[in-house]
Amino acid sequence: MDEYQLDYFKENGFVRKQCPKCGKNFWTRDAETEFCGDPPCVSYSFIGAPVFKKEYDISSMREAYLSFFEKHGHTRVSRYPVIARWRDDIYLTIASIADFQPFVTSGLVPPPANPLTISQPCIRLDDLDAVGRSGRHLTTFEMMAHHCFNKRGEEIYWKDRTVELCDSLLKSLGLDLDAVTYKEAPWAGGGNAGPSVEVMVGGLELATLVFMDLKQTKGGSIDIKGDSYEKMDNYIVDTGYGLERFVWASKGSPTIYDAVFPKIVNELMDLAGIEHAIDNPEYAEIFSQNARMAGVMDISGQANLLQLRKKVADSIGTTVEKLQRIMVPVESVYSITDHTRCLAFMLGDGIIPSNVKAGYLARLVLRRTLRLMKELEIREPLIEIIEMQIRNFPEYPEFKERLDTIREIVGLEEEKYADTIERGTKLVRKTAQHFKEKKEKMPLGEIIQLYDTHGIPPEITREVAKEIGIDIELPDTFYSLVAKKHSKAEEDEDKALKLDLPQTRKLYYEYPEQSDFEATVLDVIEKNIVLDRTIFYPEGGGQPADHGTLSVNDYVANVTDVQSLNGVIVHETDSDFGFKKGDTVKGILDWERRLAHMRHHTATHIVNEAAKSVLGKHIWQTGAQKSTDRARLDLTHFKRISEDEFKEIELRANRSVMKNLPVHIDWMDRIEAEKRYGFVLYQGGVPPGKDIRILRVGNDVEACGGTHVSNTGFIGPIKLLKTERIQDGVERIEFSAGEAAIKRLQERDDLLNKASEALRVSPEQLPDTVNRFFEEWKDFKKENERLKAELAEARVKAMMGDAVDVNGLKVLAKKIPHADVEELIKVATEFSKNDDVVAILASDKSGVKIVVAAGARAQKLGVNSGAIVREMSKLVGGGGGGKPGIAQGGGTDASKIEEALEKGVEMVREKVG
RNA sequence: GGGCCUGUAGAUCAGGGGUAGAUCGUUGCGUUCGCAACGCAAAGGCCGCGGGUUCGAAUCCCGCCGGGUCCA
Repeated sequence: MDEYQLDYFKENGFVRKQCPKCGKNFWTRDAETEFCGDPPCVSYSFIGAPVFKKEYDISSMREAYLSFFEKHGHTRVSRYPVIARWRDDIYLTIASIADFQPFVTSGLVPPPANPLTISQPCIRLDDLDAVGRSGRHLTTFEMMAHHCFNKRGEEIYWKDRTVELCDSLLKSLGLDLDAVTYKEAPWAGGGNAGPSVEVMVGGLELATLVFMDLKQTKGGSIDIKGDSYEKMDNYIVDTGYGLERFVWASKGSPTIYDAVFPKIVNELMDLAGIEHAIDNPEYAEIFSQNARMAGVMDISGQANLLQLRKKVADSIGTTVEKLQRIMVPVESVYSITDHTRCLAFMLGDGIIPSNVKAGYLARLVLRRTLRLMKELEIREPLIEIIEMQIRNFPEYPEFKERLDTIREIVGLEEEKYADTIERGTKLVRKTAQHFKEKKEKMPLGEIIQLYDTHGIPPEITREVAKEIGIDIELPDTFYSLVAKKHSKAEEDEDKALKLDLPQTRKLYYEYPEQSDFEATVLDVIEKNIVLDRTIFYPEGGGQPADHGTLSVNDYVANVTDVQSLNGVIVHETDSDFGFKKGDTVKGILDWERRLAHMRHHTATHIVNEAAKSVLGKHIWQTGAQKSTDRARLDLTHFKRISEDEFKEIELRANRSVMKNLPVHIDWMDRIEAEKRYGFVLYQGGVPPGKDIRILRVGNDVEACGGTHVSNTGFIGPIKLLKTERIQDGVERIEFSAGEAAIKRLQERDDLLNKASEALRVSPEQLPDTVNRFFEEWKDFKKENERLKAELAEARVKAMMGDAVDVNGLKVLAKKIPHADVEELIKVATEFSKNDDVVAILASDKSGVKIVVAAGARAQKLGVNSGAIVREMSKLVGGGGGGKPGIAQGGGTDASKIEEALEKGVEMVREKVG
């Protein structure tokens, strides 16, 4: 391909070669180089043989990189959070380019600087299993990068300059440039594609230089792996230099972990009581060998791991078992080191552990870390290690600010995990015992169930079951089996109708206080009307659409819904009148509805701000919905909001109202706004477009497209109604504002008044009185129970004489008026304590109730209470059943009671007589 | 966002249309110089809430509330 025939290569004595192993092309200065430089074609040669002229640590390498590019015309940009707040398609920041997607890369929004350089912390959890084991995998890494956003006709630099910069950077670090190969590796991903070169040194991929200039397009002329692409107008230099790998290459340590965080690895080794393995040359060689071999293979999954172990064991002349004994604890230490760094970033950037979304990922890492710590018998609290990491990052002072919150979160998470494990262990014991008694194997379904519904990892199930004495085999594919159980949600089809109409002028922004307007009809699609301008707010940002009327002369149609389709606003009406293109219509808003929405919307911002000030900086809005009579606001928080906090939020929100703060609205350049206010702007979601609407009320600043009152005083009272935990880690606050709030308060008063009237006490006395009533009610119930038992005894004595003799059995058939089932049962049971008595009782309470009880001897003779009751009940139009000793039944026809009793006696006679 | 599990005595749980149970804990009595242990006995339940089905619901169905958990 011509894509790679760079002038720079030609002018600097590079030769293009084809790797005899993988067949890929690569460029090198050294004509002797045979292979492409990429594992598995070659293996690591830098371990024990550092490639730069001196050793760097994380911060000195980062600084060397950024200042190099600064010197070469790039502007240094601060890092973005690891939680991708500005995007709704990914949770975590996975690459430096992710910072600039989608609006900068699409060309809609200019970059914060151009060209720019950045060192962006990224988190990828895809290879979690390999972390610690492969010697090179990390969940968290910094992607150093320089980006250049070009437009046709406005090119800043492209491929040649990019490779040149890479070369000179490497040279400035003291690399012998003969040692580097640029491997051709076309790149595609996320709807974009382009040529790319991988920068290989010593068998390690230090960087990737991507030249993104294609976008996936239907019917595009360029075909890559079956998808068609087209050239973009804007084309982007997207580089990624692995900071940790550079550090590793500069030190040549056995593993990346030893290179990047030697201090923490050492401290953890101490805590775990493990010998400082890497100081021991013999051990260092094992880990070097392991990293070299892992470098050339995929080690995901048990089978692959075992294969690696075997290779390493063979190469140093030992057994797999011995090797495992040495390596596993050290690998765990590496993992913990990596994971706690990951947690420092996640929690430091404000992720709240939860069972959904990014919070779930945080919990996953956290629990994995706790498990590893337990295995190593590290008793130090997790937070201590995370704090160690935070102290180790003086370049991220923002983490220290949040330390108190982080401490509380980690503490709570540790407790939760301990609870889960404890509950889990009990459950597993029980389940295992069950199968042991049945002398069966524990079925796989059961183990999946334990994991799926109770969160008990299969490893723990196996361990606990072993104690009970049951062996369990776990398939390698366990986790994919679980995944299979959960079907995927179908994606809705995109059926947005395309309108070839100009953007509607948004009068609701220009005249927020106005409730009527005139406009021209641009199009009519059935009952949907498009105007050139409108004052009707379309549904969006959690605010419902405006209602009102549209009229032409005398004809009036109701507007029932308003939607915005890419800026074209469509009014859905109930009209059967033919609105025509060109008509001038008069629109009138249902102002009460709109006003209620405005109040609730501005109130939402105020409550959000109040919640943040009461609960802490980690509070982040995850959703909100307004209506005319209430609004709700979902916030990330790691525990339930207490009653006191609830009241305090309410109080502070109302104080903001009483201050009558002005509501400022400005349209701002997106990048400018992000720079000034940060990503807190995107509480309510990420709006599209170059310019965004910024709303400021008090200390709250958000990008918001909603309609608002001009001063907080217009909101009126804000009444918090309740909090709810909609998900672990997400609290929902419901409230009403303005007139709706007053209505709520009145409704509550009504409830209180009704309740106190019913009890004839004042509302103040209500709690005490209700309490007393409830206690008394319980006492009476018990009393009643006791009296019934006494009464039953008395009745038995009184009625014994009425029994008829049936072949030696005493059969008593009697109607006891008004008795309820319980009474009947008590009496019947009392009778049947006599072995030879059969009691057949009935009452006429709410229809017919029947109870039959038979003494022990009667039962032996074949009297079956259940059968008798069944037959009797049929007669009275119902059903019944029970055990031979006692049975209940009933029906609806009270006039047949005598008949039923006779039937009962007859049945006994049939059996015995 | 999509599932699944779960709510019974102070605690841990069993039962799963037909008189609400076990163990521990509590209280009393016995035994003891006293304690522990043991023996006997008792107290302690809106079976989460509201509807429905049924002669009858802790149990089945629906809704709500609370707790847990998995997947994306």
